[in-house]
Amino acid sequence: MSKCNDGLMHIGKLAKEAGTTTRTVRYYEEMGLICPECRSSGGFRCYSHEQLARLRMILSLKEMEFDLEHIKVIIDKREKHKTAGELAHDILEDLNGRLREVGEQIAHYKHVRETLTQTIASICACLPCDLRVEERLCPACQTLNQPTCQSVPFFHSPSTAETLELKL
Amino acid sequence: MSKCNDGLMHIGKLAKEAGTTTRTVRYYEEMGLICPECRSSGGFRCYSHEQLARLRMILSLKEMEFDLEHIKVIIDKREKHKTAGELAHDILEDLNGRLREVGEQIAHYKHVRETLTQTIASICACLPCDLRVEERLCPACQTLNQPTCQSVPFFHSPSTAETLELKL
DNA sequence: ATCAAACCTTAACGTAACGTCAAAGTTTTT
DNA sequence: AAAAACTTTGACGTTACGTTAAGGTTTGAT
Repeated sequence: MSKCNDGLMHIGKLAKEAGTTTRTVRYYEEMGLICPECRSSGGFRCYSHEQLARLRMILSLKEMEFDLEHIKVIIDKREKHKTAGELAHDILEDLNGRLREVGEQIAHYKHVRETLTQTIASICACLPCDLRVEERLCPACQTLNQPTCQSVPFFHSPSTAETLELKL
Repeated sequence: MSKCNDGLMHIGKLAKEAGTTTRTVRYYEEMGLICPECRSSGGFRCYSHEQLARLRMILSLKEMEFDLEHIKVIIDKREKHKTAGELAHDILEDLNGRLREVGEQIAHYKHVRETLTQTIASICACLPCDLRVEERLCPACQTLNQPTCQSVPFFHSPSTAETLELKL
Protein backbone atom coordinates (compact mmCIF):
# COMPACT_ATOMS: atom_id res chain seq x y z
CA MET A 1 0.00 0.00 0.00
CA SER A 2 2.03 2.91 1.25
CA LYS A 3 5.75 2.88 1.04
CA CYS A 4 5.90 5.48 3.77
CA ASN A 5 3.99 4.25 6.74
CA ASP A 6 5.03 3.87 10.38
CA GLY A 7 4.36 7.53 10.93
CA LEU A 8 7.23 8.38 8.66
CA MET A 9 6.92 11.12 6.11
CA HIS A 10 8.72 12.27 3.03
CA ILE A 11 10.53 15.54 2.77
CA GLY A 12 7.61 17.50 1.36
CA LYS A 13 5.36 16.72 4.28
CA LEU A 14 8.13 17.41 6.76
CA ALA A 15 8.85 20.79 5.22
CA LYS A 16 5.21 21.76 5.09
CA GLU A 17 4.60 20.74 8.68
CA ALA A 18 7.51 22.85 9.80
CA GLY A 19 6.59 25.73 7.55
CA THR A 20 9.64 25.68 5.35
CA THR A 21 10.79 24.31 2.00
CA THR A 22 12.30 21.05 0.87
CA ARG A 23 15.34 22.92 -0.37
CA THR A 24 15.91 24.27 3.10
CA VAL A 25 15.65 20.81 4.65
CA ARG A 26 18.15 19.39 2.18
CA TYR A 27 20.47 22.29 2.81
CA TYR A 28 20.29 21.73 6.55
CA GLU A 29 21.14 18.12 5.92
CA GLU A 30 24.14 19.19 3.88
CA MET A 31 25.18 21.38 6.80
CA GLY A 32 24.84 18.48 9.20
CA LEU A 33 21.91 19.92 11.11
CA ILE A 34 19.39 17.22 10.43
CA CYS A 35 19.28 13.90 8.70
CA PRO A 36 16.51 11.53 7.70
CA GLU A 37 15.64 8.46 9.74
CA CYS A 38 16.02 6.32 6.63
CA ARG A 39 15.54 6.16 2.90
CA SER A 40 12.77 4.44 1.01
CA SER A 41 13.71 1.66 -1.40
CA GLY A 42 13.56 4.23 -4.15
CA GLY A 43 15.81 6.65 -2.34
CA PHE A 44 13.29 9.03 -0.81
CA ARG A 45 14.16 10.58 2.53
CA CYS A 46 11.89 9.40 5.34
CA TYR A 47 11.50 11.43 8.53
CA SER A 48 10.03 10.65 11.90
CA HIS A 49 8.28 13.05 14.20
CA GLU A 50 11.53 13.41 16.07
CA GLN A 51 13.13 14.88 13.02
CA LEU A 52 10.20 17.23 12.67
CA ALA A 53 10.69 18.42 16.23
CA ARG A 54 14.36 18.91 15.54
CA LEU A 55 13.63 20.88 12.42
CA ARG A 56 11.29 23.07 14.40
CA MET A 57 14.04 23.66 16.93
CA ILE A 58 16.34 24.81 14.18
CA LEU A 59 13.72 27.12 12.76
CA SER A 60 12.92 28.60 16.13
CA LEU A 61 16.58 29.41 16.59
CA LYS A 62 16.61 30.90 13.13
CA GLU A 63 13.83 33.25 14.15
CA MET A 64 16.28 34.67 16.62
CA GLU A 65 18.66 35.09 13.70
CA PHE A 66 21.37 32.73 14.78
CA ASP A 67 23.40 31.60 11.80
CA LEU A 68 23.38 27.93 10.95
CA GLU A 69 26.85 27.31 12.28
CA HIS A 70 25.86 28.69 15.64
CA ILE A 71 22.61 26.75 15.59
CA LYS A 72 24.58 23.57 15.11
CA VAL A 73 26.70 24.40 18.12
CA ILE A 74 23.67 25.19 20.25
CA ILE A 75 21.85 22.03 19.31
CA ASP A 76 24.92 19.95 19.97
CA LYS A 77 25.04 21.37 23.45
CA ARG A 78 22.00 19.31 24.32
CA GLU A 79 24.15 16.25 24.40
CA LYS A 80 26.97 17.76 26.39
CA HIS A 81 25.08 18.46 29.56
CA LYS A 82 23.63 16.17 32.16
CA THR A 83 20.96 18.41 33.63
CA ALA A 84 18.56 20.89 32.14
CA GLY A 85 19.94 23.50 34.51
CA GLU A 86 23.44 23.14 33.12
CA LEU A 87 22.17 23.26 29.61
CA ALA A 88 20.12 26.32 30.44
CA HIS A 89 23.16 28.04 31.87
CA ASP A 90 25.17 27.31 28.77
CA ILE A 91 22.51 28.30 26.28
CA LEU A 92 21.78 31.51 28.12
CA GLU A 93 25.20 32.71 27.12
CA ASP A 94 24.34 32.27 23.48
CA LEU A 95 21.03 33.98 23.93
CA ASN A 96 22.46 36.91 25.82
CA GLY A 97 25.19 37.29 23.27
CA ARG A 98 22.66 37.34 20.53
CA LEU A 99 20.54 39.80 22.46
CA ARG A 100 23.48 42.16 22.62
CA GLU A 101 24.14 41.81 18.91
CA VAL A 102 20.55 42.49 18.05
CA GLY A 103 20.70 45.59 20.22
CA GLU A 104 23.68 46.70 18.20
CA GLN A 105 21.81 46.05 14.98
CA ILE A 106 18.96 48.20 16.19
CA ALA A 107 21.34 50.98 17.17
CA HIS A 108 23.01 50.72 13.79
CA TYR A 109 19.78 51.01 11.87
CA LYS A 110 18.71 53.91 14.02
CA HIS A 111 21.90 55.63 13.04
CA VAL A 112 21.21 54.93 9.39
CA ARG A 113 17.73 56.34 9.87
CA GLU A 114 19.20 59.49 11.36
CA THR A 115 21.49 59.93 8.40
CA LEU A 116 18.60 59.45 6.03
CA THR A 117 16.37 61.88 7.85
CA GLN A 118 18.99 64.58 7.84
CA THR A 119 19.78 64.01 4.20
CA ILE A 120 16.13 64.23 3.31
CA ALA A 121 15.79 67.49 5.19
CA SER A 122 18.77 68.95 3.40
CA ILE A 123 17.59 67.94 -0.01
CA CYS A 124 14.08 69.22 0.61
CA ALA A 125 15.57 72.67 0.82
CA CYS A 126 16.80 72.25 -2.74
CA LEU A 127 13.39 71.47 -4.20
CA PRO A 128 12.70 75.00 -5.40
CA CYS A 129 16.15 75.33 -6.94
CA ASP A 130 16.25 76.15 -10.64
CA LEU A 131 19.97 75.95 -11.06
CA ARG A 132 21.54 73.26 -13.07
CA VAL A 133 22.88 70.36 -11.06
CA GLU A 134 26.38 71.50 -11.84
CA GLU A 135 25.88 74.85 -10.19
CA ARG A 136 27.35 75.42 -6.82
CA LEU A 137 24.78 76.85 -4.49
CA CYS A 138 20.99 76.95 -4.58
CA PRO A 139 19.45 80.38 -4.02
CA ALA A 140 17.54 78.70 -1.25
CA CYS A 141 20.72 77.58 0.39
CA GLN A 142 22.23 81.01 -0.02
CA THR A 143 19.21 82.72 1.46
CA LEU A 144 19.06 80.38 4.37
CA ASN A 145 22.79 80.62 4.71
CA GLN A 146 22.83 76.87 4.99
CA PRO A 147 25.34 74.53 3.45
CA THR A 148 22.63 72.14 2.37
CA CYS A 149 23.53 71.24 -1.18
CA GLN A 150 27.14 70.87 -0.35
CA SER A 151 26.44 68.91 2.75
CA VAL A 152 24.86 66.18 0.71
CA PRO A 153 27.84 64.49 -0.84
CA PHE A 154 26.04 62.72 -3.62
CA PHE A 155 23.77 65.55 -4.58
CA HIS A 156 26.15 67.83 -6.36
CA SER A 157 28.28 66.70 -9.22
CA PRO A 158 31.80 65.39 -8.71
CA SER A 159 33.31 68.38 -10.44
CA THR A 160 31.42 70.68 -8.13
CA ALA A 161 32.43 68.79 -5.08
CA GLU A 162 35.96 68.83 -6.31
CA THR A 163 35.85 72.56 -6.81
CA LEU A 164 34.64 72.98 -3.30
CA GLU A 165 37.29 70.70 -1.97
CA LEU A 166 40.07 72.52 -3.71
CA LYS A 167 38.89 75.76 -2.17
CA LEU A 168 39.33 74.43 1.31
CA MET B 1 60.21 61.25 -12.40
CA SER B 2 56.77 60.18 -11.34
CA LYS B 3 54.64 58.22 -13.68
CA CYS B 4 51.55 59.46 -11.89
CA ASN B 5 51.58 63.22 -11.82
CA ASP B 6 48.97 65.74 -12.98
CA GLY B 7 47.13 65.29 -9.73
CA LEU B 8 46.28 61.75 -10.73
CA MET B 9 46.60 58.95 -8.26
CA HIS B 10 46.75 55.20 -8.33
CA ILE B 11 44.11 52.98 -6.87
CA GLY B 12 45.73 52.64 -3.45
CA LYS B 13 45.75 56.34 -2.80
CA LEU B 14 42.22 56.71 -4.10
CA ALA B 15 40.96 54.00 -1.83
CA LYS B 16 42.76 55.36 1.21
CA GLU B 17 41.50 58.88 0.60
CA ALA B 18 37.97 57.61 0.40
CA GLY B 19 38.40 55.30 3.33
CA THR B 20 37.86 52.03 1.52
CA THR B 21 39.88 49.27 -0.12
CA THR B 22 41.32 48.71 -3.54
CA ARG B 23 39.25 45.58 -3.89
CA THR B 24 36.12 47.61 -3.37
CA VAL B 25 37.13 50.15 -5.98
CA ARG B 26 37.82 47.42 -8.51
CA TYR B 27 34.53 45.79 -7.70
CA TYR B 28 32.69 49.07 -8.20
CA GLU B 29 34.40 49.37 -11.54
CA GLU B 30 33.23 45.90 -12.46
CA MET B 31 29.71 46.97 -11.52
CA GLY B 32 29.98 50.04 -13.70
CA LEU B 33 29.88 52.53 -10.85
CA ILE B 34 33.23 54.15 -11.37
CA CYS B 35 36.05 53.96 -13.84
CA PRO B 36 39.58 55.35 -13.95
CA GLU B 37 40.45 58.45 -15.89
CA CYS B 38 43.17 56.54 -17.67
CA ARG B 39 45.81 53.85 -17.35
CA SER B 40 49.53 54.27 -16.89
CA SER B 41 51.83 52.87 -19.54
CA GLY B 42 52.21 49.83 -17.35
CA GLY B 43 48.50 49.33 -16.90
CA PHE B 44 47.92 50.97 -13.51
CA ARG B 45 44.59 52.70 -13.00
CA CYS B 46 44.90 56.47 -12.64
CA TYR B 47 42.18 58.50 -10.98
CA SER B 48 41.47 62.21 -10.83
CA HIS B 49 39.90 64.08 -7.96
CA GLU B 50 36.61 63.85 -9.78
CA GLN B 51 36.71 60.12 -9.48
CA LEU B 52 37.50 60.49 -5.81
CA ALA B 53 34.45 62.67 -5.33
CA ARG B 54 32.35 60.15 -7.19
CA LEU B 55 33.67 57.35 -5.05
CA ARG B 56 32.78 59.34 -1.97
CA MET B 57 29.27 59.79 -3.32
CA ILE B 58 28.92 56.09 -3.72
CA LEU B 59 30.20 55.46 -0.23
CA SER B 60 27.90 58.04 1.28
CA LEU B 61 24.95 56.32 -0.37
CA LYS B 62 26.25 53.05 0.96
CA GLU B 63 26.14 54.44 4.46
CA MET B 64 22.42 54.67 3.97
CA GLU B 65 22.53 51.04 2.95
CA PHE B 66 21.42 51.37 -0.61
CA ASP B 67 22.52 48.38 -2.61
CA LEU B 68 24.95 48.97 -5.45
CA GLU B 69 22.34 48.50 -8.13
CA HIS B 70 20.23 51.20 -6.58
CA ILE B 71 23.25 53.45 -6.12
CA LYS B 72 23.97 53.17 -9.80
CA VAL B 73 20.43 54.24 -10.60
CA ILE B 74 20.60 57.18 -8.22
CA ILE B 75 23.90 58.42 -9.52
CA ASP B 76 22.69 58.12 -13.09
CA LYS B 77 19.78 60.36 -12.21
CA ARG B 78 22.16 63.26 -11.97
CA GLU B 79 22.37 63.31 -15.73
CA LYS B 80 18.69 62.94 -16.37
CA HIS B 81 17.55 66.17 -14.81
CA LYS B 82 18.01 69.76 -15.85
CA THR B 83 17.59 71.50 -12.52
CA ALA B 84 18.69 70.66 -9.01
CA GLY B 85 15.07 70.95 -7.92
CA GLU B 86 13.97 68.20 -10.28
CA LEU B 87 16.81 66.02 -9.24
CA ALA B 88 16.00 66.66 -5.60
CA HIS B 89 12.39 65.67 -6.18
CA ASP B 90 13.42 62.45 -7.86
CA ILE B 91 16.05 61.47 -5.32
CA LEU B 92 13.74 62.20 -2.43
CA GLU B 93 11.64 59.27 -3.54
CA ASP B 94 14.60 56.95 -3.19
CA LEU B 95 15.48 58.38 0.18
CA ASN B 96 11.96 58.18 1.53
CA GLY B 97 11.64 54.64 0.26
CA ARG B 98 14.83 53.70 1.99
CA LEU B 99 13.70 55.46 5.15
CA ARG B 100 10.60 53.30 5.21
CA GLU B 101 12.63 50.15 4.68
CA VAL B 102 15.00 51.04 7.46
CA GLY B 103 12.02 51.58 9.73
CA GLU B 104 10.86 48.11 8.86
CA GLN B 105 14.29 46.72 9.64
CA ILE B 106 14.20 48.37 13.04
CA ALA B 107 10.76 46.97 13.72
CA HIS B 108 11.93 43.55 12.65
CA TYR B 109 14.94 43.56 14.94
CA LYS B 110 12.82 44.80 17.78
CA HIS B 111 10.61 41.80 17.25
CA VAL B 112 13.61 39.52 17.29
CA ARG B 113 14.73 41.17 20.48
CA GLU B 114 11.33 40.51 22.02
CA THR B 115 11.54 36.87 21.12
CA LEU B 116 15.00 36.63 22.59
CA THR B 117 14.02 38.37 25.79
CA GLN B 118 11.08 36.09 26.34
CA THR B 119 13.12 33.02 25.59
CA ILE B 120 15.79 34.11 28.02
CA ALA B 121 13.20 34.66 30.72
CA SER B 122 11.74 31.21 30.16
CA ILE B 123 15.08 29.47 30.25
CA CYS B 124 16.19 31.33 33.33
CA ALA B 125 13.39 29.53 35.15
CA CYS B 126 15.07 26.26 34.24
CA LEU B 127 18.42 27.13 35.76
CA PRO B 128 17.81 25.32 39.05
CA CYS B 129 16.48 22.23 37.31
CA ASP B 130 18.28 18.98 38.06
CA LEU B 131 16.37 16.81 35.67
CA ARG B 132 18.01 15.35 32.67
CA VAL B 133 17.41 17.25 29.46
CA GLU B 134 15.19 14.46 28.27
CA GLU B 135 12.78 14.87 31.15
CA ARG B 136 9.54 16.58 30.53
CA LEU B 137 8.92 19.26 33.11
CA CYS B 138 11.20 21.11 35.50
CA PRO B 139 10.03 21.19 39.09
CA ALA B 140 10.33 24.93 38.77
CA CYS B 141 7.97 24.94 35.87
CA GLN B 142 5.56 22.67 37.68
CA THR B 143 5.60 24.84 40.77
CA LEU B 144 5.06 27.99 38.80
CA ASN B 145 2.48 26.21 36.73
CA GLN B 146 4.15 27.70 33.72
CA PRO B 147 4.79 25.98 30.44
CA THR B 148 8.30 27.34 30.31
CA CYS B 149 10.42 24.41 29.27
CA GLN B 150 7.93 23.33 26.73
CA SER B 151 7.44 26.81 25.43
CA VAL B 152 11.06 26.96 24.37
CA PRO B 153 11.06 24.77 21.31
CA PHE B 154 14.75 24.11 21.15
CA PHE B 155 15.28 23.55 24.81
CA HIS B 156 13.77 20.13 25.29
CA SER B 157 14.80 17.19 23.26
CA PRO B 158 13.03 16.19 20.08
CA SER B 159 11.64 13.07 21.64
CA THR B 160 10.21 15.08 24.48
CA ALA B 161 8.66 17.59 22.17
CA GLU B 162 7.27 14.73 20.16
CA THR B 163 5.75 13.16 23.23
CA LEU B 164 4.10 16.41 24.05
CA GLU B 165 2.83 16.78 20.57
CA LEU B 166 1.33 13.35 20.46
CA LYS B 167 -0.56 14.08 23.65
CA LEU B 168 -2.33 17.02 22.07
C1' DA C 1 -2.49 -3.38 -14.24
C1' DT C 2 -1.56 0.75 -16.08
C1' DC C 3 -1.07 5.50 -16.50
C1' DA C 4 -0.75 10.20 -15.20
C1' DA C 5 -0.14 13.40 -11.53
C1' DA C 6 2.44 14.53 -7.92
C1' DC C 7 6.43 13.89 -5.66
C1' DC C 8 11.27 12.93 -5.12
C1' DT C 9 16.46 12.61 -6.50
C1' DT C 10 21.11 14.80 -7.46
C1' DA C 11 23.60 18.39 -9.66
C1' DA C 12 24.68 22.88 -10.44
C1' DC C 13 24.28 27.78 -11.23
C1' DG C 14 22.83 32.40 -9.13
C1' DT C 15 22.61 35.70 -5.39
C1' DA C 16 25.73 40.62 -2.76
C1' DA C 17 29.63 42.74 -1.91
C1' DC C 18 33.47 42.22 -1.32
C1' DG C 19 37.94 39.33 1.39
C1' DT C 20 41.71 36.82 0.44
C1' DC C 21 45.16 34.51 -1.80
C1' DA C 22 48.36 33.67 -5.95
C1' DA C 23 51.56 34.59 -9.53
C1' DA C 24 53.47 38.01 -12.06
C1' DG C 25 54.29 42.77 -13.74
C1' DT C 26 55.24 48.10 -12.47
C1' DT C 27 56.74 52.01 -9.79
C1' DT C 28 59.16 54.00 -6.39
C1' DT C 29 62.76 54.23 -3.19
C1' DT C 30 67.31 53.26 -1.64
C1' DA D 1 70.63 48.02 -9.90
C1' DA D 2 68.20 45.93 -6.54
C1' DA D 3 64.69 45.82 -3.18
C1' DA D 4 60.40 47.49 -1.31
C1' DA D 5 55.98 48.74 -2.21
C1' DC D 6 52.44 48.79 -5.20
C1' DT D 7 49.47 47.05 -8.94
C1' DT D 8 47.48 43.65 -12.34
C1' DT D 9 44.15 39.87 -13.53
C1' DG D 10 42.06 35.72 -12.07
C1' DA D 11 39.61 32.95 -9.24
C1' DC D 12 37.79 30.77 -5.13
C1' DG D 13 35.16 31.56 -0.60
C1' DT D 14 31.44 33.59 1.97
C1' DT D 15 25.43 32.70 3.62
C1' DA D 16 21.29 30.36 3.08
C1' DC D 17 18.91 29.05 0.34
C1' DG D 18 15.92 29.88 -4.83
C1' DT D 19 15.57 28.09 -9.08
C1' DT D 20 15.88 25.37 -13.01
C1' DA D 21 17.03 20.74 -15.27
C1' DA D 22 16.80 15.99 -16.35
C1' DG D 23 15.29 12.03 -14.75
C1' DG D 24 13.54 8.42 -11.19
C1' DT D 25 9.48 7.05 -7.53
C1' DT D 26 4.96 6.95 -5.29
C1' DT D 27 0.40 7.45 -5.24
C1' DG D 28 -4.23 7.56 -6.67
C1' DA D 29 -7.48 6.62 -10.19
C1' DT D 30 -9.26 3.99 -13.61
